[in-house]
Amino acid sequence: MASLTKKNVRPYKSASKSTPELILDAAEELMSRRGFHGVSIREIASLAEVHLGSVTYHFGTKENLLEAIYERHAQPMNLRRSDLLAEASRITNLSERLLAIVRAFVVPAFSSQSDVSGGGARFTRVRAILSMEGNEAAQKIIANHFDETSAAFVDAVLECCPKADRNSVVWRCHFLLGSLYYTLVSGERIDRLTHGETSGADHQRAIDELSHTFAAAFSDLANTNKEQS
Amino acid sequence: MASLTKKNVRPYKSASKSTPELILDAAEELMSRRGFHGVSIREIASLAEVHLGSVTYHFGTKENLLEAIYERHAQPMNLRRSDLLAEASRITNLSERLLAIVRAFVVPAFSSQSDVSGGGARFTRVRAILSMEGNEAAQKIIANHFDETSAAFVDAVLECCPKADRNSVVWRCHFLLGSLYYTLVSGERIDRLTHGETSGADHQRAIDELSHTFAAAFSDLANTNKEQS
DNA sequence: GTCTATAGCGTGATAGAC
DNA sequence: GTCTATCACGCTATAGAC
Repeated sequence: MASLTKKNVRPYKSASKSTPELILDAAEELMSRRGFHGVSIREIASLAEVHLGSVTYHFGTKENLLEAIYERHAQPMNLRRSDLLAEASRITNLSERLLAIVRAFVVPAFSSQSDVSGGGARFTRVRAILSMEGNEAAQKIIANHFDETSAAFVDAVLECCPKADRNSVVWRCHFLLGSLYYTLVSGERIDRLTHGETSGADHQRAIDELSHTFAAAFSDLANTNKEQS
Repeated sequence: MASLTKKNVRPYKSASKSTPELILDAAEELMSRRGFHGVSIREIASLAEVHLGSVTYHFGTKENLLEAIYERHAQPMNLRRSDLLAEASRITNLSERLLAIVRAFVVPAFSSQSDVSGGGARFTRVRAILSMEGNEAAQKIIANHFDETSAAFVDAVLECCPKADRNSVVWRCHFLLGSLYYTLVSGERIDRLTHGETSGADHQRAIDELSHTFAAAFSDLANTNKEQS
């Protein structure tokens, strides 16, 4: 851990973060809550405590800003998933392995990255909203980076469920992603429906619920023949 | 020259639909694809083949338009769900009943209503996007109308799984809704991942996959003790 | 109820002094 | 790299003739 210096304790605009980083942090925070269209560059500049001109100086267009957000998170998250997936593959007990596979998919979407501020959850929220907003530019970026990772998970699940139909596994993986997104974005619904006994903001709980639910859903598939519908 | 006014004559498409209906249809279609912020009133008026002024004459603000969309769908859909849920409750075999309960939740979200154009799927897509966009006005409307229906489903599921923890049922119901939303909005991902062998636009298939997946997820809960985590 | 015109504002993006 | 000033445009909403 780096020693704290005066530079890191600056009263306002922190010197430990470059202007582009400040802008990206602000953009990520705002877009994770209101989407791409719902946020203006002016708001981003204001939250970042940076002048409007600096935003376009560093990023040019609003879409570039979005792409930059994506770029700084996609690779670390995918690496983390690959690592956890490889770890999971070494488990011999099939139902334990299945649970580990689902966790390998879910955990990196929640947990913070050491090198990137804000962590995985905020970025996942951005992706959730963008995928719903139908933003064209975003659709392409998301599709490219994500589908390949998805395919690896489908294959890993299939290895645990030799009798299962691949397409059915895809459907359930899709449901997993939808559940993940919705939980991160609309978690407060859980607070309401459980009358405050559980919170959607409790990431550890969310991870556990997601992984057990979908491990069960995949297990069910393992016991089903391809011919059945 | 005695001229009959042609102004109120609607020569083509509008013969059977009133101007407010045309506007609502257009607004629903556009917002179901790009959300609230992503669509302008001008676009809505243009698609509805109506003049800009007519939109604000009939609805006032953009938010009122959103509320009107919600109003014309919420009650029919909730009624349909109640009916199907009551039907499901009469099934004695527990695993069959569970499947029927999930279907009672899912089917009305996809199927078209006789009296409202566009059907349930488009409206569900609107709700999906709004819930993600974090639009304040929308959040309230959705929470009010939806949570009560959700609670009824949680209770119905609980009756099938006496040993299950209520909070866990809530979490899985939440996942069901997230899966439903994501499938309706990002269905084309399924086409890609199954290499065209299945389509997310195939509503019948989506209904079947959703109901079997979550019936399995709830069954799993039925076999778990409350004390287990 | 329909349609035109426009007020009033916020937006994304740029140019250029510093 | 930073900051100011501004352009050109699209937006929501309104006023008023028809």
